Amino acid sequence: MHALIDINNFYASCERVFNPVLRNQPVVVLSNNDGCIIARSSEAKALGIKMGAAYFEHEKFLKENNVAVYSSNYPLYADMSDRMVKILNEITDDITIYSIDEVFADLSSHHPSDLEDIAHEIKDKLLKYIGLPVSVGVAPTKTLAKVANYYAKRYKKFSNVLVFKDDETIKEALLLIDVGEVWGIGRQFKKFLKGNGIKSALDLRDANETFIRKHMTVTGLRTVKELKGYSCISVDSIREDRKNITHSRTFKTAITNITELKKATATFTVRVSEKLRFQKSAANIIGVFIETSRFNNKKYKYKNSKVINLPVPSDNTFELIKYAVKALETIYVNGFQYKKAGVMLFGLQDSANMQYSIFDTYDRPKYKNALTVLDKINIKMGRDTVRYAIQGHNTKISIQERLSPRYTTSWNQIIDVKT
DNA sequence: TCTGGGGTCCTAGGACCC
DNA sequence: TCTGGGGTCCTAGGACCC
Repeated sequence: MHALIDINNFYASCERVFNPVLRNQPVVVLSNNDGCIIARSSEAKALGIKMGAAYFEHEKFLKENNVAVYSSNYPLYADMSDRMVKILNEITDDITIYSIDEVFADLSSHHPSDLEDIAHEIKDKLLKYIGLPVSVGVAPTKTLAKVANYYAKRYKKFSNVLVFKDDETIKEALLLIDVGEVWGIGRQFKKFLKGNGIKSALDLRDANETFIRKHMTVTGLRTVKELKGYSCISVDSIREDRKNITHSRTFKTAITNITELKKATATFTVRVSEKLRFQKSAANIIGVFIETSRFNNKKYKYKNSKVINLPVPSDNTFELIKYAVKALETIYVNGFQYKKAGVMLFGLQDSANMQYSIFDTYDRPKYKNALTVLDKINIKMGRDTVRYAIQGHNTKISIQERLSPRYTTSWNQIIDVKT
């Protein structure tokens, strides 16, 4: 049996833990640049505020309804997530950290008659120890555990815990849930399935497997199998090493010249390199992208990206910045209002076993020592204490005007935030 | 004026190999 | 008139997740 433990309205709940005044007040949390609403307390949801809504369009409404508004405070959320994981590890082994606010636990080693008690223990301890409200769904597969969690969270009578014990309960639950709510069914497939008469999760479970395989690939077929009770989806923990690393930002004010764009690109490269060294990997490929606002008229729209294969896999910020700037220069076109840019690393491999080139002109051991020192200083003294000249001095790219304090961490933990 | 960020997996099709 | 068979690797694009 699998359990899905999911913190209710995670970001909003985190803000509440340290600010009890908010307990009975609607709360929303904004995306980077205070752009969109990305988390809502249940009271905020009840007011009809939609996920992903633009903040500037709702600012007045939020004020009128006494909604507390926060910029996203990732160091705080990441730390609360860590605490949740620690508590869960004490209750049960074999957990997989699926996202910042969701954990799967394999409860196969527990006796079936104990599952309900364990689920309640998880819920009670997380609330008591770290003040976070969670929902727990337990079922024979992860996909069904998601369904159980869906009901646990939404219907008061379950008090946030639901264990699927028999096939009849599962059948009823699947009948009453829209196919689009099933884990793995997104907007496109929902539309496709409904167009073919598959409306509920039960319809999907009982759909023709050849048909599903043909139109939804093996991924869709796995979902069907999981709904039938055959466990066949495995998930990697987000604590595993990443296969790609990206850092990108939307600019509050558009950038219109390459000098400023170079500064931003360099800073993004610094960020991805830090993450790269943190997981002890090296990259084979670096990519840069730039784009104008996606809300612009077609006429004023431009987006482009360039990837460069590195001669030797690298985790060296000095070197990576050079390639990033080179890539930027090949795609930059004068005359556009750039609203977003980013740097990506691909082809990551273990930096301990790197294959060097005999034509390599870089003194890698020397750089390695320098970077180790730089990382140490910046971890100890704060991000960008020592920076690269090309970054310039205004490295504050995004704006967060409504940030709560980092109640539980110092800035030196920023570097390993994964969301 | 203003609209987030970071990931994964799968497939089809092309290039190339013998 | 007729034109093999089997494989790998890479990439772009599309779907999904939080």
